[in-house]
Amino acid sequence: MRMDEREKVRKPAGVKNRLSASCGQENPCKIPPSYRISSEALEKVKGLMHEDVSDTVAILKVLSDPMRLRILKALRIEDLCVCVFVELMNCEYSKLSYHLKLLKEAGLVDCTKEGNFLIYRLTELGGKMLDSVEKMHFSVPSSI
Amino acid sequence: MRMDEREKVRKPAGVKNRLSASCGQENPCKIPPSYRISSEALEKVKGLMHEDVSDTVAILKVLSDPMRLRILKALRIEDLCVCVFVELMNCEYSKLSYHLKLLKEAGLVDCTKEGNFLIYRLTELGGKMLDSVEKMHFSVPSSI
DNA sequence: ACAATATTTCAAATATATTTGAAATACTTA
DNA sequence: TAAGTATTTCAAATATATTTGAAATATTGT
Repeated sequence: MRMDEREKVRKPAGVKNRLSASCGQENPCKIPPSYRISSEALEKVKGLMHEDVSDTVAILKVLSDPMRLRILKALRIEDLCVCVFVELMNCEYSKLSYHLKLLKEAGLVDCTKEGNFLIYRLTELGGKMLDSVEKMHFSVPSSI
Repeated sequence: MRMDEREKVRKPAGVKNRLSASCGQENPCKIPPSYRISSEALEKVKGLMHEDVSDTVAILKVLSDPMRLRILKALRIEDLCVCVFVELMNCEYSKLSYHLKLLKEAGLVDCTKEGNFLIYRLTELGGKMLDSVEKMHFSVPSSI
């Protein structure tokens, strides 16, 4: 299956910028004909490229911050008001507000007002995401 | 267990900036005494705050990019040379190089030279991380 | 050796994310 | 009603990440 059809469709020498049927693009194909790849694989990969990953990326982005990750972990222990984070993270309200907003917009936490306090809690999604993250076994090779 | 000891340690009125034993910080505690939280919960949360999450964050950061995610997905189908990405993602070499470098530094991919081609492959870690990401069920509430 | 090619590297330009501090909001207590 | 408090919001400052294009590198075929 490693042998492909790409060579077959090569245009006669001297025709620069030829179309490549295997790429299926209008523009000149940038994959050199000497690179062997099955058209099956190429098609599969091409399919992937149009897949929408924006939701995935959006949530991963929100998760990839130390402060936000700690907030989520803390909320798994107990619903907490902002003031607790302000104290324990040594952090201004405005900074926390910013991070809490991102978590909330991503649907990972929500909050209710109790008197002057705003109590944040983990949503179901938030809990699941945190679990997933912790199930990943992270071992970065060197220091990156 | 919701009743806490925080009230007990309140200093006499008029003493501003008192230490709060429940916070255990040297500085004045920012958690208002009217906010009720068990000292057990507070201790647990405080413990979390010192936990190191940098490896987790480092890998999540690398994963949270559409291009890098697509590269990983593609490499699960087959080892691929850079030229394939250049073609299918409509992207300059230098840009791809940048993203591939991040993936490599994170240990998610590696590569070997074959002639003039650089063939990238998913590492074991890369495969696991991709699996984990895909097992998360992402549903961002609104558009974030 | 030479020219062509596939790729990386680097620095500058751009874009995005985060922090900061001041002002606004909304609730509570006096 | 006024004053205090917990929190958010906003805009400016800063920091970080990404893109871009030109030049460097390494390999190949001639």
